[in-house]
Amino acid sequence: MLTIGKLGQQAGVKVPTIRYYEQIGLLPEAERSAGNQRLYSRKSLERLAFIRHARDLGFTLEAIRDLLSLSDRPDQSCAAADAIAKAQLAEVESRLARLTALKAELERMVLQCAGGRIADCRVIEVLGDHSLCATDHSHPEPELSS
Amino acid sequence: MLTIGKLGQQAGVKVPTIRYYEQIGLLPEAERSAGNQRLYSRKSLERLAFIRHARDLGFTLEAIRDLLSLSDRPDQSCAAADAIAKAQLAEVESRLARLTALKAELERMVLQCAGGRIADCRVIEVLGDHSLCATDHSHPEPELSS
DNA sequence: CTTGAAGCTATAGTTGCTAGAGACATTAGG
DNA sequence: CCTAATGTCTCTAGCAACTATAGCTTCAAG
Ligand SMILES: [Zn+2]
Ligand SMILES: [Zn+2]
Ligand SMILES: [Zn+2]
Ligand SMILES: [Zn+2]
Repeated sequence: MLTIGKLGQQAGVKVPTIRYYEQIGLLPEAERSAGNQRLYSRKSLERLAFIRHARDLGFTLEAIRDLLSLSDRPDQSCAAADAIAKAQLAEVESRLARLTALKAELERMVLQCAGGRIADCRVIEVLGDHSLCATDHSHPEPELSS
Repeated sequence: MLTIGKLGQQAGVKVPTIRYYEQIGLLPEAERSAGNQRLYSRKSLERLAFIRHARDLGFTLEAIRDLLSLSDRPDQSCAAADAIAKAQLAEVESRLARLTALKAELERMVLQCAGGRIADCRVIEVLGDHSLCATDHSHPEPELSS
């Protein structure tokens, strides 16, 4: 059995984060020692490592909650899990597209500035006027699904 | 003079967001009409458009606060403004690198899954074991706003 | 047996908004 | 001029996913 500190070390997750995951029901309530300290099994470590890895891949806690409950039913079809992963891939691709446009625009700004006074600064000028931009990088509207 | 609603329309910023910007001191306190409603000048619109554009380019409100106060001193050197933009570019580049790795990993996961039971699902398997990953995507992501 | 690290709970703060309640102001139509 | 609809006001709370603080208790080493 592991203390919360050891568990955190082994999974690469900070101690308060583990308690937070328990609080929101992503991890089950831990066993307690005689002195009321949390104790974790090897299985808890696996579950936490799963969460950590999914977080590293950008999944939301809600998606992870679903993935965990799916992984608890090994005989069911994995279609739902695959759908979650595909949605995450789509999300990453759309962010990537947006960031690529941002990068181009920021590079242009930085390169065009000759480095004089604020009054002549291309950075300030472009920030004040999107029509000086080459790309469209406006915030995507929240999509209203029927 | 514009009401807050007109200002919001023209700048592409929602009304509560404008009030929020005022509250945190990013916009100065607005003039008020006889009936206590906020009134804005053409200058306010420029300032708000600046903020909006900088947000669209991913700058934090803190960075925007600095950029705004720089733009109020047109005779000073623009080095500080350029530095902020360069830092933002670096930030975007690092996110881009990370997201590119995530995309590759998610694509691998999704492609490798043959689509059977959860017990054999490659998505679930890889999420449980980072050593099955081809790339290193360790550090968490500072979620870019919507 | 003492001391310092590690653990406990509970609360509040972070970023950048967004949503709601309940009251007042303004405007267009009849 | 009255009314209904919209717009605006303040205030509060909520979202994600933690992180930090305060003030305790418990544990392990020396
Ligand atoms: Zn410059
Ligand atoms: Zn632009
Ligand atoms: Zn699968
Ligand atoms: Zn991995």
